[in-house]
Amino acid sequence: MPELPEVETMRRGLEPAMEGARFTKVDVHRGDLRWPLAKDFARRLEGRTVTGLGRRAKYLLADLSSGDVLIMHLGMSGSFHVFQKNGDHADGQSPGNYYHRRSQHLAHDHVVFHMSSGATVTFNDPRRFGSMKIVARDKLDEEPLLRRLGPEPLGNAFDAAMLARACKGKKTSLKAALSDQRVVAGLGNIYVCEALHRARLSPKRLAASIADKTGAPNERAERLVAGIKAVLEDAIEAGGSSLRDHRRTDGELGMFQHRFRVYDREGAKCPTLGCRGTVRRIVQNGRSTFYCPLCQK
DNA sequence: CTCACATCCTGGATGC
DNA sequence: TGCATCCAGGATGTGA
Repeated sequence: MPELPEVETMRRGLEPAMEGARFTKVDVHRGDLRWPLAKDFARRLEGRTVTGLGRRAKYLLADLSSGDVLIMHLGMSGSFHVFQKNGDHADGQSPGNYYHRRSQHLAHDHVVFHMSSGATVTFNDPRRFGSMKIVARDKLDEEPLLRRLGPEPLGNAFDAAMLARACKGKKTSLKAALSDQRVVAGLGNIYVCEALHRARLSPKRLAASIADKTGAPNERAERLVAGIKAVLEDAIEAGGSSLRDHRRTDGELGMFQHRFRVYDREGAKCPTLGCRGTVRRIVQNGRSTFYCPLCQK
């Protein structure tokens, strides 16, 4: 489930293969992703150079020499893999020969970028919840996919005051509020659970309770912002999380899943120092929530 | 406007 | 062993 740390890990893996390189050929094997790729999708990429590869929330943004931006989203099961022409990986490693042994064209490799760097970049997405879209750079501010996104959680602008203001008067749970990309952009089910545990806040707590009536932050808002930033930084440093067969662009596994404190750990002892609680699983808004009822209040 | 819930999709896990 | 059913969840659309 690619959330911000997994998308950022992807971005860093793609950068050496794509930045400064030209699309020599783009193959669309299946264009019916979350929404259909535009008919001129390949034509608008071929011959263009990637001048920069950025990220906004869970979106990857490739700046093109044409003045367009290629917007990419991994959805639930999307991933990018980088192959070098000679069959080696960009970093010269061969992680368990995992990808070397794979056939050239795997099932669910829906889009393939052939780059002038010699790299082949494949977009693989079994469930096809991911998608891509090309828009003009000077229209990016009006782009519906990006326009309503909240602040970047690792940016300086994201602080307790900002989060409290966004949660002011919200009758919904903290869990639901943090999952809302308009409140803060980039968290998903896993990191919301992990951030709430670090902040020792119950996922069931009313979102409005991190602010006073005027929308000013209280101590809970401070703890929550610290928890969000810390878990995202730790996860990025660990190369993201690998659940099921999700891997990094070089085929290596992220390591953060081994450091989950509550996610998918129902019945385990709460890892909070001195806490004697047990991790519980509940369902909120149709999604699993994992938390410790003892230390998360 | 806010909030809860259904929907899209597939592979893997589980149940009988 | 096979076959049916459930479950995972990001973003969006619908309806209360």
